[in-house]
Amino acid sequence: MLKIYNTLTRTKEPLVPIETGHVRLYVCGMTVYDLCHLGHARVMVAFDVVVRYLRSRFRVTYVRNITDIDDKIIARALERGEPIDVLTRRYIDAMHEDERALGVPPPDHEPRATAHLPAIIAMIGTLIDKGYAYRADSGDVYYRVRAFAGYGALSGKSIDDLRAGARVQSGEGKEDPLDFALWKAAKPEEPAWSSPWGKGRPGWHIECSAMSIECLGTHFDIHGGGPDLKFPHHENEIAQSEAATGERFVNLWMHNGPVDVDRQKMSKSLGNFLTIRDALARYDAETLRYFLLQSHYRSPLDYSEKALTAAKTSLTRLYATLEGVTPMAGAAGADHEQRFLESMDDDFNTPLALSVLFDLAHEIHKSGKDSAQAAALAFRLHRLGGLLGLLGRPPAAFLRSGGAEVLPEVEIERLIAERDLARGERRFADSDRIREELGRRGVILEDVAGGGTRWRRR
RNA sequence: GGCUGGGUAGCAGAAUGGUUAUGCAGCGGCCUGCAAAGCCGUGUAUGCCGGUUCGAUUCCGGCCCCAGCCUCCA
Repeated sequence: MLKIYNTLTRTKEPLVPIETGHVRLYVCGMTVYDLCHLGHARVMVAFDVVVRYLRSRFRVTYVRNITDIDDKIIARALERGEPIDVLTRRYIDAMHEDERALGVPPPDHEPRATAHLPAIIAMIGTLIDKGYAYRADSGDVYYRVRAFAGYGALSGKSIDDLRAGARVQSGEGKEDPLDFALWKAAKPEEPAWSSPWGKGRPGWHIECSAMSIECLGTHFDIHGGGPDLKFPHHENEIAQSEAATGERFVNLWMHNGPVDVDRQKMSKSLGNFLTIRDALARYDAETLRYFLLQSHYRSPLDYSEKALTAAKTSLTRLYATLEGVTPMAGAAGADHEQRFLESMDDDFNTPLALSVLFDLAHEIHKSGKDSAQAAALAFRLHRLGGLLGLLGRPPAAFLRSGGAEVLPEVEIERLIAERDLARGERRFADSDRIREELGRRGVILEDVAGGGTRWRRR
């Protein structure tokens, strides 16, 4: 039985799909005004693993939205003197490239705010009709927070505490400083859509309520996102959605942990963020994925060169184990598979699941790579790794990739042949000189017991 | 200040009321012409103070420290 930690109840709960056999999942995606950073990579990869695992036993509908209209986008477009749609198009494309590079398949639906204005406007209308929202003289429409009884349940905040907080500012025309915008009246040069309340654009939170409901229905299984979305974004989504529909909105709320740099959250406002591209220029995408999965998805994760290098070494062990084995389905390793699945069933405990992969690797080495036992274990290792989006390449493709200096393969092969000749004639000084030369150029040699030499890049 | 979550060996990182995490690094051995890889063996830990218990790293209370949120942020 798969259990998932629910932010709302702060306990692990069994996943029981509302519709038998079908899990509906919505994740808050990117606001496209800049390149994606490692925090975004964590959301992509964490939920990719969630979805891969869910798909192994349910039908899944996975929705991840794109916010393509908002204050920051407008500001950035103005700053660059560029039309908004050109700017957002460019960053959407960049995001898709990053996603592909990370080996994350696209979600089933990727709704964009600007393509869902009718649904957004309709929902705001409903909220006004039901007394949960009001139009201020400025033309802005606000959500009346105190009208929603459950406000603060997700983030553990009380309206009184929030009100006492010094940092909440009151906006023009708000009844209460905590009220938040559903619709923002357009200023002269801003993009605007017509609405019953005048020209304007949607507030940030309402788009996710409207789009998730449009794509998945008024009540669905899982809603996820980054750690800083819990409040106010998701809190506001609950308030909007449940007030509008009168139904429970979401059963399970999932939030991944932050990516830190130097023990501090990587964020745009702090300016300490590293883009996915920055990281991929230095490390293999699968190494980055391994690094992300080495910690539990809810824990904070500290990015460092050291950690990434260690991740590469670990992944190398797994791939090196698979090299030279022909995987073949068999009985061996059923217990390992069982442990792997139990780990994943416990709120996607990927660090524990990975440890099972290493146990499997150990067994493969022990049983001898050419044994039937090893073939069966390798088959499981490969398949279970696949559930995490790992070990999908031919081992040599991983082991021989990268390296600071790219010595052509033919040259490497030539030197190895030369060395083999020297070894055959027991001219060890010569053969060692070649090995050292290759070593200096980032190539590590491994003589295989029955003859022949394997190589990989450092 | 309020609300969450956390403090585990050299590092990373799981788990657990009494018994091996795992990976990297270290040490000894085997294997190898020598290496590399692998195998065998091995050391190092549960922030502090109380309480519950036959027994607590694990449960409870207090304290200290860290991170996140409370403002746009994944």
